[in-house]
Amino acid sequence: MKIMDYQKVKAIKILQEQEVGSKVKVNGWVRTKRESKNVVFIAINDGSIIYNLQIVADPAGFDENLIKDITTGACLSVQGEVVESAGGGQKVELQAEKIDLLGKADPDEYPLQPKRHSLEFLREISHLRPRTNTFSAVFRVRHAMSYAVHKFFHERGFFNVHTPIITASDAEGAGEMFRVTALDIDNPARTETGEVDYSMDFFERETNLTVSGQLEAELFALALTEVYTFGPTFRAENSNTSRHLAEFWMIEPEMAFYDLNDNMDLAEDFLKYIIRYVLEHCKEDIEFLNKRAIDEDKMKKMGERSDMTLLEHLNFVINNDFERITYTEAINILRNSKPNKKKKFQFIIEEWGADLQSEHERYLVEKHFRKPVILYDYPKEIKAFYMRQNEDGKTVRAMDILFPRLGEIVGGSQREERMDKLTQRMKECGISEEELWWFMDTRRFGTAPHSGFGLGFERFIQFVTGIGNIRDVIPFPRARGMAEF
RNA sequence: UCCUCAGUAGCUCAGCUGGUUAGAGCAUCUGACUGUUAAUCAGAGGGUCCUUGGUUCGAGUCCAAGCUGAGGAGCCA
Repeated sequence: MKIMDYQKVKAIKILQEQEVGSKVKVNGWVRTKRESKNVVFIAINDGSIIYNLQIVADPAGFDENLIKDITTGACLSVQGEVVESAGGGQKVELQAEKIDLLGKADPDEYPLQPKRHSLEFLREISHLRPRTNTFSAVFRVRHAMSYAVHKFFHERGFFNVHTPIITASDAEGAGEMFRVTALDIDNPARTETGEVDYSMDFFERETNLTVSGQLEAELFALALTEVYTFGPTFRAENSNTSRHLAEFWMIEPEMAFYDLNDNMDLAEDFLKYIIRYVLEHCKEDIEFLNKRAIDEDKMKKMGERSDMTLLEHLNFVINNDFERITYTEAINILRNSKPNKKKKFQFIIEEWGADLQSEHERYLVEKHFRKPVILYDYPKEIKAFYMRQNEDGKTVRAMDILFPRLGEIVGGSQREERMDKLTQRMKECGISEEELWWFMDTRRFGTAPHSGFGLGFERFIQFVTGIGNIRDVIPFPRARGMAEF
């Protein structure tokens, strides 16, 4: 069978293995075409690698109209022989013997041009942006990170738990929720007093999209010892920033027999492991993104430029121990800091107990320590009810990991496993014990010290790729007024 | 949600204290040339100056409201 001579391969195989003489068939999308009397060069990309594969065609051997229709964005299937390149830009190229035009792209209408586009513009055409260098690189890195997350936990004996996406509890109070209902929204069932009657709804109670899988993960940690969740999370907050989404992916490990120090060790190892994995397996993409970030930086004003490149940042994180300090120590540093004394902070730190603002976190990370910082032992008043109380009666075993540019990337704690302390704290916070009876049962039966943390996957991707806006590291961003694609 | 800034060609942007026919680079098209690399050179086409209202003899430019986008804040991951 003659057709078998041409093995269907992806561009990455040709460019990496460079087997000159092999007969192959490659499918991909045209990035640019350069034409002359004697030779046509077509750069095609199939997303398998950041580099384009150069197709060389003798115009005499092909229909003139076919060559004409090969424009930026068109899809081609090309059969030919891998040959050494006579040009300087690449080692090998594909000498075309047969070209099939699978899909045209009218150059007057196709919005992507062989030039640099702004991320804001590309966001308006999210359905086409994966065909750009930047986005294909980001999403290959996203995949690698996703894979590395599972690999990291699997290698350590953790089990992945698929916690529910529809939940009935809003106990954690982690922000506004999206209601899930099958009621007729124009004419819902009502009680005698006129309120919406959720007992007539699909689940016979009020339900929402999950804001965290933590409570459910705790149940599994107290059975399988070390578990993690990695799934979508939904918050209906009206927050409009470059680091918030209404739908994002969160990684939440939960471990029995871990105290706060074990928890911090795990989080630090985890972050470093993922970054190392990306540096090792996405070399070309990171190099591309690094160059991109440098170019981007040059456009900025002098004072706003970064003093470290993306690659330097990544290496800096994996080569340094994170600074671990208590909330109390942080307050002392901030109180005596120059911006605080000179009243440069918008919020001046005066006394213990104040919640830290973004400007304070950035000062600690970017100016004072100049590396990732883990803050722990926060005042109980500014943290959630489930965090383990310290002996001082004032603080809880909470920890936040702060990264440059992003601020908080990880939030975690040792959980309160003592029934009496937990119920006392729930009363203070106005959390219903009855509703969380199943959660309380884990403290009632065979309770154990345990810890966990949550990590926003997209924020981590932002850090690793150097992309400034979180909407550009998720395929189809969901945010206030944004659900087009 | 609050504060600040922006919206002019397909894209990125210039357009001064209001003044006659609105500009550039890139992209597109046509031609030339070339083993080219986001090729190069020459030419052409391409505009509801975000919308509505107002001020004025005259508005891309000034004022008001709205819409859209970005940056920052809050909330957080």
